[in-house]
Amino acid sequence: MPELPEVETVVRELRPLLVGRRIQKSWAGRLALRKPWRRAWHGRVAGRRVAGVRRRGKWVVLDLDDGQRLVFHLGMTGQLTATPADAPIADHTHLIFDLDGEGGRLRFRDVRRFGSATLFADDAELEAFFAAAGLGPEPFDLDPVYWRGRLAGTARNLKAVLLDQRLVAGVGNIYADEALFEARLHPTRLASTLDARAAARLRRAVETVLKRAIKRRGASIRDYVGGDGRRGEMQYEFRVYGRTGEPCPRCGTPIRRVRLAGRSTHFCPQCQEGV
DNA sequence: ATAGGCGCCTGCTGGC
DNA sequence: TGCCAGCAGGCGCCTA
Repeated sequence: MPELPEVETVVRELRPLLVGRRIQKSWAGRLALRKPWRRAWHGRVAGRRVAGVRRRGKWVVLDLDDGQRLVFHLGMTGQLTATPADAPIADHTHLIFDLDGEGGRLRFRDVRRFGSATLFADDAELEAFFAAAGLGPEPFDLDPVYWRGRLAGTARNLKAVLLDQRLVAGVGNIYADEALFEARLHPTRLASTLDARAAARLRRAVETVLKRAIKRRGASIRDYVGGDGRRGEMQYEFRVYGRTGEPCPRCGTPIRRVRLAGRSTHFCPQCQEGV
């Protein structure tokens, strides 16, 4: 589900609702998330104020006023919303944080439980966690030399490279396909065969599709909702993702779907350059 | 070290 | 109507 545009939308919408609010009380459901939430963390967040809400790759980071970092990953079906305290608790809600004033409740809901909520003691601990994962740079203003070097230095195809969070953080299955279409590059093409121009084209295409999706507040295919619970609109603007058999918006050739890097991959066989 | 495959979960859809 | 296979936006672990 949530890739960078969706997570960015959650962050932008949660920020005005959460910043300055104090967490009064929190509780967890009985089913474990992929990385389990520890009971002791309830006591550590109680009474803390939210100082900031930001994104790193596909991670949502809440900066607490004592330096702790409350970090969420939405996995495939995660929803992180701030809604009124009296709103009903939906099924599959795994964590609830009561906020002071008119803050309502921050709720983490995740049907498939591939997501996680983790508390870090401070920023250094969080950064160490990202570093251990090898989390790559944000896709905006990617350094061209870095980008070309990483493409040249791998034996993998472009689809696999875009999905690798260590090369660039935040791109997932949908926006990998959309970016490759935008750049007119074939998903099976080996990254190392791109010349400087093509590498730059791909770099800019990634930015373009992500920014377009952020403007549309992300894509709600099934589960995704923004920080205020509203669905996104980007699903109506996909050029290739989920459009198998439909005409390519550029040349009319039917869009094809194949399995690549273990993921379903959509592309135009005519106007995306192979080899 | 790197690349590919599998499994984790639940729910929905389409074919029979 | 019921059943079952296949599929889904992510990632981490295992193996070769």
